[in-house]
Amino acid sequence: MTTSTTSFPKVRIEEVASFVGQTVTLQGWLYNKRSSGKLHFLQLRDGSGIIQCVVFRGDVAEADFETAGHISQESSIAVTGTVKEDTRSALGFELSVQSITLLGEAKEYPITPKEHGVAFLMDHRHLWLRSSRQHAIIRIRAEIIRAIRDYFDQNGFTLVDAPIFTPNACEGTSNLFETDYFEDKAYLTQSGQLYMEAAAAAFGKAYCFGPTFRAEKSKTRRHLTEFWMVEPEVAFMDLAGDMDLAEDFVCFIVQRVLERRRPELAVLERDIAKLEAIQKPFPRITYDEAIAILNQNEMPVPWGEDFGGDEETVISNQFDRPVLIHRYPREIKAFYMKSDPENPKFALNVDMIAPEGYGEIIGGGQREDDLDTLLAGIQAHNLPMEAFEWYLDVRRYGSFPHAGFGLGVERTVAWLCGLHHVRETIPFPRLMDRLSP
RNA sequence: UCCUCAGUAGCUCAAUGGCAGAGCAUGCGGCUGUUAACCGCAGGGUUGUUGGUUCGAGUCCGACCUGGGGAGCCA
Repeated sequence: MTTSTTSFPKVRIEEVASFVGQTVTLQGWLYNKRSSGKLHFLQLRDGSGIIQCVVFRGDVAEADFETAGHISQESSIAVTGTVKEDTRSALGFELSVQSITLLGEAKEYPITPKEHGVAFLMDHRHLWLRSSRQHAIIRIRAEIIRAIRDYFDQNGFTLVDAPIFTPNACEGTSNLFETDYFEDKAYLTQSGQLYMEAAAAAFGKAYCFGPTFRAEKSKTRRHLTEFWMVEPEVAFMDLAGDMDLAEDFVCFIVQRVLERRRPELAVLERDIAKLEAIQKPFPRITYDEAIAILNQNEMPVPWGEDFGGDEETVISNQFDRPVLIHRYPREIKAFYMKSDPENPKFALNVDMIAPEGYGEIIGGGQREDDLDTLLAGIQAHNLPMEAFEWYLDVRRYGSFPHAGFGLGVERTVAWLCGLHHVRETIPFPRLMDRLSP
């Protein structure tokens, strides 16, 4: 038999439905393998899906049959065969193999089909991403990010990237990562918000989307040291408008994931009904009402204190959709938050708490637009005035009411995927005590 | 930073203070429809480090290291 030079269409597994009856070549990695004497069942993975390739001894060259029987897990292979519909396969299709080529052998792949511990999997995060569960999570994350961009791009916002290096510890609230900057100090950004306020004056509606950094020694399921945040800011919008925007935005994201990522949600065994319940309007309660709920549930919090994870969970469990908590005590919020003119001891801020105990996914509010009030606030917080001169210029030259918020991508992904911990929501998580791979 | 739990084969875990074990993975063999396939055989160990108690320590005690869970801080 002479060597054939015939080549067949190279197809991705997600496309095989339109190649039924045709001979195609698939390229990918061996996910799993089962053998039964004169049959080898190869589960082939190519990033777009998994398909079962059936190698029958009578259909292939003896050397190819031997090869198929000895391919190790995660070796890369090219398989040529005929696409067939078959209800016995999870995908609904199979490949009847005619020839097979081993491209790159995998020796003793560490992640076996059995269970593993979190520490081991995190050490092998670069390989763990190949597994179906992690694959599903990252695809949903990608869809959420695309939805975020689509939402703002389609609603008149301009993308205005904020810097990663910042000259000072802006809000003075959280610990920042310090880095050497040509014999000077720079800090990794904790928020692009102040820059977005300047951008709102230039573009009316602006948003930034990028990584942010917090050097907090937080060891919880809701915290990363490096995470992604999207921050819209809108000129001439008040707190009520801000809440409308946040609500509409979150509904858009949830709908998009339900529309386009059903198979991935199924892999994760996510309760779809809980996501389908995410419809406008979201409940809106004040800080004082939230305190009352906590008192009713025997979890009293002294007035004037912020809520912890447990408190957020109790509040969110009262509702089947995200809850907006607005008007927190002025003292526990950042200096740039505008005070409520009706009652100055409250700030015009809002947090959105996700259902099912996933915690705060949005924080935002209306910004202080009065120059003198802002000057007093900076002094009261003992912040370096010279660092904020540019920020104060936004008030000096045509000040305007404006509001915005920041949405944490990883917490949103964890919520929509139904995950226990945010470390699985980002390809390569950075935690207090994990910097690799 | 604090509390708590754990560390034994590549991985997941067993082992009354008394011979170091199993499943998966790996290698070899068997099976024509397997679904974390199954069956048989084989190789694979400085029990995290260190000091102590004891005739004897994987097991008990101290310190340290690493990791999990939680708290605080934070989003």
